[in-house]
Amino acid sequence: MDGLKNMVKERLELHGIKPSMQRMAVMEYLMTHRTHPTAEMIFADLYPHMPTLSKATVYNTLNLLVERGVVRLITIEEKNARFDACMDPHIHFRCRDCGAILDVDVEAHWVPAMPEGVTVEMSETYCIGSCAECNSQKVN
Amino acid sequence: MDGLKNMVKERLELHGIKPSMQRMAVMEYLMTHRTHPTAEMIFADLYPHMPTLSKATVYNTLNLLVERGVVRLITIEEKNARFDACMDPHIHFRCRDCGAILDVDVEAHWVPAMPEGVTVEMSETYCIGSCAECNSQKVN
DNA sequence: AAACAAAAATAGAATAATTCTAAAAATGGA
DNA sequence: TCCATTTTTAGAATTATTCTATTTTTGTTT
Repeated sequence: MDGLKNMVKERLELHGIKPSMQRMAVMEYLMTHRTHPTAEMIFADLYPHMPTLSKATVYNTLNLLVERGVVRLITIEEKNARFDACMDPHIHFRCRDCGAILDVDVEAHWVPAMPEGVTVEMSETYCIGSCAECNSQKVN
Repeated sequence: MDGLKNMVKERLELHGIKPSMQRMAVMEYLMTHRTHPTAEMIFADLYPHMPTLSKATVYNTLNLLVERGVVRLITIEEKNARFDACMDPHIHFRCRDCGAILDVDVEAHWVPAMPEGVTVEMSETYCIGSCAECNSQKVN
């Protein structure tokens, strides 16, 4: 019936995470919202539908998901951690003017040559500048 | 006489920053400590030699330096902002085991093709994994 | 040198994201 | 049903950073 919920469940189980209601809700949120939300945003949006949800659970779940490699932790902003369920190769761009965080697709992520003995588990590239919309408002 | 202090002063003035004692101290610290320190570390190390130094001044100075493009803000760690006075192209590697943050030299930094209209001011690449030393302790 | 304005530094309070703690609830056998 | 384990929960605690209001420093004009 509900294919999405099944995908969510499978994705959790595939990584050895027991699919509780709360974990499914957080995971489903991330899979359906490609907005790189903060923990706070996720909590604020889920809370009305799950009045017993605790902020600690959202943090616990996100930490677990990141640990198990189910979602990406994005540290492009100094203040807030942001999360991304899309694991396809892409990088993140932050607009200094409007604050938006955009995905930029790349064929494969760049991993520079590392010194002998170093092993790389993951790598992230962050670009910062001005988005097309903000740029267009600057010209006259 | 003291070539270092002159270099520090010049580098600040070049970016339109008035070289006060405190700013010089922070800038010199960053130029002589390639450890990607946190604001806290800088304060802790400078304080014994400058007992009137305030933590707010360290934060103010670091923010100013980053704004003016004199130093790099590194967000490779979730908790603490880290700072780097080296502006030559290089990327950062964090060891998940020992926490060290290492520089990795690259010829030029990768900036992926951006969507039409987007302008990029800066980009950072972070790699996370295990450093050579930690890896060597794992094998048996 | 005195007076003044502007810039910078300071101490400590305030803020806010995240983690911790201890208790309650849910889950899954035996 | 009983029990052990896992998960969730609320709120307190922690902590990096920013804010506020005051003081100090700096530079300029007389």
